[in-house]
Amino acid sequence: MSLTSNGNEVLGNRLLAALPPDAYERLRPHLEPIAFSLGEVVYESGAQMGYVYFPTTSHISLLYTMIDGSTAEMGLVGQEGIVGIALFMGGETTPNRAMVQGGGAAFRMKSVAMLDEFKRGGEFQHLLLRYTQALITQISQTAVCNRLHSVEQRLCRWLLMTHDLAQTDELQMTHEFISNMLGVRREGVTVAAQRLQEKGMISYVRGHIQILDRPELLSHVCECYEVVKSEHARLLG
Amino acid sequence: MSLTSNGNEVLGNRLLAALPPDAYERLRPHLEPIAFSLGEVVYESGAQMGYVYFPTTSHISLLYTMIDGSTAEMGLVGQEGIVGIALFMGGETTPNRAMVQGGGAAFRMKSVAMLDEFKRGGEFQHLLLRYTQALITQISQTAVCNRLHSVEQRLCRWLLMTHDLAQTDELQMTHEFISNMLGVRREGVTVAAQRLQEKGMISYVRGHIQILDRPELLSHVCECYEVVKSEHARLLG
DNA sequence: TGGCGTCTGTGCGTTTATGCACAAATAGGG
DNA sequence: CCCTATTTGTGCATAAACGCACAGACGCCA
Repeated sequence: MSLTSNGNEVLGNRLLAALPPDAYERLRPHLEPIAFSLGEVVYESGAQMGYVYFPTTSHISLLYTMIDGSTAEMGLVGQEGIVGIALFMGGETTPNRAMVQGGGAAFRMKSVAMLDEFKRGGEFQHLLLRYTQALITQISQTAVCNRLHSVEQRLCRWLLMTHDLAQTDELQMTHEFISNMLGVRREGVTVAAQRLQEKGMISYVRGHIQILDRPELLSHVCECYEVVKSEHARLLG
Repeated sequence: MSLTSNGNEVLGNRLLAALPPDAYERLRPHLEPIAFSLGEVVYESGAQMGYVYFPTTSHISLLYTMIDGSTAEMGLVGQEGIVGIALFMGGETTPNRAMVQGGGAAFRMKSVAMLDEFKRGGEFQHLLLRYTQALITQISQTAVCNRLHSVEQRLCRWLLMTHDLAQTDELQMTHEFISNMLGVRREGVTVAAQRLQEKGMISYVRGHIQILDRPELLSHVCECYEVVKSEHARLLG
């Protein structure tokens, strides 16, 4: 089993990969490989969390659902992160839902094991807190972006973020799905996606989106993409 | 000097008030009372932070400024919190600006002193992390609220949040100021404020807003206000 | 008390997104 | 291979917010 070839390797998650040897050895027995499939709900809003998750090839959306059923994404977690920060932050639950947005592999760990290592106060704690700050930046930027930028710009941003996390140029998702992430109507996504397709940046059919011209997407996206990306790089190397 | 009568008392900040006696004694020598005046910039985006701040009667907005100069608020910190979470989260800086939104008192502490106590891993750390999670909820909710709710609803929410932090029914702020917080045009705020005034919830003149009918404001606000409030209560008691 | 700068009110036309209704295209199972 | 559920395309009336322009109102200070 190679270290990087696929998601079944622990070090495919960058938080785990960044651990010093002693911490890694303590945690390794508690890591359990799992497969996430598209659409699966990882945490329900307000539910107790028995495990935390370290995605490798999968990625997970953090969503909020309003009383009237409308939803919007607040953050996106992939191989650079962990799902379940509320546990070590001391809240036990969050009012958010976590849903698989790209199927693939991950590792899970019992909450207790994670907390034991966290409480040692070493590099593991340090890494998790820095990651949490990067996530805060992402959520903050989403708040501002939602307020100030157009659907088309936000779609570009979302496609780029997703493309960064996916290992392929072909993303599997419908306009309907994307509309729930961006918090807009399905038709709004269709119209925006058409424009991107006309300009040759993407092409799509029935739930499959091809990223054709990433540089062009980058030139159409709002500044938010770069802010989040560089802050992640700064904090997590 | 009474414990609660004014902002010059350390225990006016709820994080400090919740500390166990030993931690409190260690921190007390490092606490320095200061006065914040309206509009003052506490942290500039990306700047090094020499101090953290514990507001008592003041409150501070966390803002993001776009390249084109438009701004929006992502969070609001008052006597229940601390300004400068990036320090203990390990990031040292954030891409946000922190600005005084309601003048008043606060305590500041040198970063080093705060970090020393944080690294002990006791109740102080625990409190700060729980507070940070509450702040994450607030930011998340702002992200979703910005996407899904009207200016009028968001204005209600913002007035209620501010009213919770202020010790008075009279808020000192112009429509222009509020527009920078909500990320909308000044005229949009004027129109929305007019409607609230017509319905008798508030009254205002030239930079002074009176909260007249809080229950009515509560009946017009979106669910976001309650979500954030109850999550704060759950996490911070 | 007069003047000036700040704050608020108002009226456009325009843009962006919504809600709804329904048509067209496509994939996959029976 | 057809049928059906899903996905995407399109049109249109409406609503919300924007950008701009300028008028009026208020308060402070000279």
